[in-house]
Amino acid sequence: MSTESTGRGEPDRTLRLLWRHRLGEPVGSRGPKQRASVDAVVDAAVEIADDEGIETLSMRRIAERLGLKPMSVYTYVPGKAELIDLMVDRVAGERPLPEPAGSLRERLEQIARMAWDEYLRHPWLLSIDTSRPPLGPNVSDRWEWSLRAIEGLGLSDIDMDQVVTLIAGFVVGPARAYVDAERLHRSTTESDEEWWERNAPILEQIMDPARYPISGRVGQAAGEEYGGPADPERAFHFGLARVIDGIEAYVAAASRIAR
Amino acid sequence: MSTESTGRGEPDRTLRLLWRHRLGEPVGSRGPKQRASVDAVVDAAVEIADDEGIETLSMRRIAERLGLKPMSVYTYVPGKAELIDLMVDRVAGERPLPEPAGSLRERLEQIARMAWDEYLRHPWLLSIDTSRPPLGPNVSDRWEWSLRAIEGLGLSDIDMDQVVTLIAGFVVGPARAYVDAERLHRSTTESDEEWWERNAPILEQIMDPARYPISGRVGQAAGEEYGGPADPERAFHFGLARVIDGIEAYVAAASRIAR
DNA sequence: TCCCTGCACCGTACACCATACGGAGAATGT
DNA sequence: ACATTCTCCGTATGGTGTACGGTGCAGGGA
Repeated sequence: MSTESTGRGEPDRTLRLLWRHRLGEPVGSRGPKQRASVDAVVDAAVEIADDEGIETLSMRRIAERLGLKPMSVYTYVPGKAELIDLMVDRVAGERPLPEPAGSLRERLEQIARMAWDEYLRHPWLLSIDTSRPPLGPNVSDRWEWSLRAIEGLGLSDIDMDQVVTLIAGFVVGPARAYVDAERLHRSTTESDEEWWERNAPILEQIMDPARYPISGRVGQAAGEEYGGPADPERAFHFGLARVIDGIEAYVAAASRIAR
Repeated sequence: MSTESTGRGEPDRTLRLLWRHRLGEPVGSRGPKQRASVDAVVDAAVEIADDEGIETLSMRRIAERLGLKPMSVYTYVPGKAELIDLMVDRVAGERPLPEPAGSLRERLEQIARMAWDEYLRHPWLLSIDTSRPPLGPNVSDRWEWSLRAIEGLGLSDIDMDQVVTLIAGFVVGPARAYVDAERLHRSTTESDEEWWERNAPILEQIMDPARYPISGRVGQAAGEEYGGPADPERAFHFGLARVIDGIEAYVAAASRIAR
């Protein structure tokens, strides 16, 4: 997708687009003035994805919002995959990065919280195949900022990389659960009780307590405690606390060795 | 998507399909014999997704593989979203669940390893919006099995739920990185050096060492150590060790309180 | 001044996609 | 024998991303 091959010797067009602000806009064009801009395209795309979900985001809808015809969007952006890369980098830069401060725990919490907030603001980030994040300026700045928060602890470079990767990866799970629960809550007209009642005949056959003794008990307890099937925010805090405990222990051991 | 509303009083068709084997097939139909089966449809879909990726999976291709015309697939399955639910549950059941044994650490590693292997066998699991996993028999069995592995440690039911959720969620990050690296490695004809050389002019402007001192250093170290941009398997082991350390500490504290 | 050239915009078209609807015909129960 | 019911599928609708080629504008060079 985003790794389409470009011509021999041609530098990556996506790279150039990602860094367009720092590289300076290409100057002195010949033809008619552009009616829009790369930023306008990216902004429109982000707005659509925020408001109505990534699945309804289409080149045609972007064009419509910009007062263009569909094919004109392709004068700004090579394709949809590249556009999504640009969207990711754009939203990665919309909040300032506060100078890391406080204990290691507080610093790691800050990294996680930054990602968490971003996922809640832009739930579509969780639906895109963001495995290989585009190396845009804002994503790069964020990475540098995250590493700076754990600089000077006695960790090797490799370990620093892995710690930040661990924190960043951890957040995805609970964030997904959170936005999904919210989406379900907003979209469905049916209450939990109605669903249960409607499916009672099958569920009785299915949820055999002899086969599911533990999950039955745990599910019931969780349902009562959360007032719903899950509490992703609590899972976020619980999991983060465990992960940070593990990291702290590792840092303590590593600095003991280094000393 | 998978939460389409069914008619008043109608029990969920997806639920019935998921549990079709244990519920018993509907018996005594009137019309012509079916030429395929729900299982055949699901198997065909899984094969296509495994071989050529989830993005090329279409109802038409499934029909083709089964010797049917596209619309006939809909006599077995209500739609594509429901089919994907069935696929998820099918692959969740393709390996036996060994009886939990060994230390807590070994048990948690076993849970994580089971998920890791599954993601490597079926990378498309990482690309689907699997936030709300379908409550099919194999997914349910897996959940019960996971909980059983940490039963009797003195954790509350809520904590058990959260521990298993944490482990399951953690695996996704490194698994994604792994399959993505592999995909890239297989698809691109260009070596890392060629890419670097081709983009050197922009990269020099972009990767300002004054702006990215730490990530520059860490990236270089990681690249040399891994012989590539990342080592997801190592990240898996590193992260898992930290997460389990955190969980062990929590369990120790919880059992101290309970005592 | 005039023209050449390069570019923005876009009309059209292609190859897909999921799936709604209704009809033909097969197998069964009565 | 007939009515019923269910499978299979032909057709169609309304979407998608994007390739290709054309039109006309605007700035640079002669």
